Amino acid sequence: MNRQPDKRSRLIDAAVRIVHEQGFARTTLADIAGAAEVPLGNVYYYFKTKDAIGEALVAQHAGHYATLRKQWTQSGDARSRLVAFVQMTVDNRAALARSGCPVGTLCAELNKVGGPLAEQTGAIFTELLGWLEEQFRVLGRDADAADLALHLLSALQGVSLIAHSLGDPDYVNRETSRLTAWIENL
Amino acid sequence: MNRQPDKRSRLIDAAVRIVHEQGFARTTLADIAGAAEVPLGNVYYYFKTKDAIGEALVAQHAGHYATLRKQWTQSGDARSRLVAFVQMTVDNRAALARSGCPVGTLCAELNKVGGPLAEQTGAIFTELLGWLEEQFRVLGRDADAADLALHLLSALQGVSLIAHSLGDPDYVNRETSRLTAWIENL
DNA sequence: GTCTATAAATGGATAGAC
DNA sequence: GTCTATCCATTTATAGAC
Repeated sequence: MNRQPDKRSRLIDAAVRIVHEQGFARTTLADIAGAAEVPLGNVYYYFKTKDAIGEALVAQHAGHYATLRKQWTQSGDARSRLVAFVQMTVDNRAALARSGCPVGTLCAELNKVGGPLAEQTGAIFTELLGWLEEQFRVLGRDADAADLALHLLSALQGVSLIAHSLGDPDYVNRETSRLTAWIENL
Repeated sequence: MNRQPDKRSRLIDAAVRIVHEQGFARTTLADIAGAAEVPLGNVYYYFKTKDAIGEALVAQHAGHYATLRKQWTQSGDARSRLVAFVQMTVDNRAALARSGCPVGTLCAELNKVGGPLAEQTGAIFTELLGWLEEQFRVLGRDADAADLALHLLSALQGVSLIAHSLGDPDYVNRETSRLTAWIENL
């Protein structure tokens, strides 16, 4: 891990980017190797199989969201944290309309076949739901915190899917306006 | 169309079913041929390419939802039509948790590569949004009918994705309860 | 119209030189 | 650790007999 941080990281970053754009199955090892500027045969020194790249890619996403949650948790009150979470979707609307949510589309694809990789990706949602529930609980909604968390994540994932399907980031603007107002009035 | 309704229909039905379970890219022509009990080589008599099967499959879905909308439109008031729409999701929760929404997952997959097939699938959402908007307009929500339609479809697509990702139909129950109550109180 | 056999291409994975 | 060459399985698509 310390010996070759450069090439391995480059491969993972390339995988995250290209898999987001093309999906996991359509992305070839040659695509990833090419984007990372690593010869194809050398990829197998860092990752035994394509699935191993998938695991590293999912771990990268999981770590990214864990970092974001930590940052949000350290600043502001629960309400502003939830607003910040919604705002992230607004900020990403162009990429969402182009390629969908990186986690959502990956979950949808991987769960069609199953396996450990699919479960690891789904776990990102579980962690996120837990964090959201915590925030709603802080707001005094102990009774229905889990349901409110599910509602918020559903709406954001759903509008990401629709914006992606129709190639229009404006759907994200419209639905997130509603959600932000909803949070402010809770 | 009248000469061979049987084999052609069998192939489309098999494609709808298996593509829902496995996704389009992972589904081979051999899978479809096998499920429809048609020899592989014979598939090409009915469909020139794999994409042609994709188009037939998408047209099947589009027709299915058009039929449902027609039935709903003919019975009850706007409010009960919207409730019926949500109820369809509840009724399908087991399949949704197993393989996701047939249209939503197909949209997500096909829009990663683009092309006419992706747009045809997205059009199903456009038609659905239009119908939902109409119902909200009948309920007197002229000003924000389109936003309400987007909110409802987003929430349903989102919870389908989450239930699929986590393999648990109960998420569908929880979110649809909220949505039904929301419609009743509009 | 039906079906077998196979062509052509793709892509994951490995061997082995350096 | 690095990289070229290549194996091998899979899958789309076609040729051509019946």
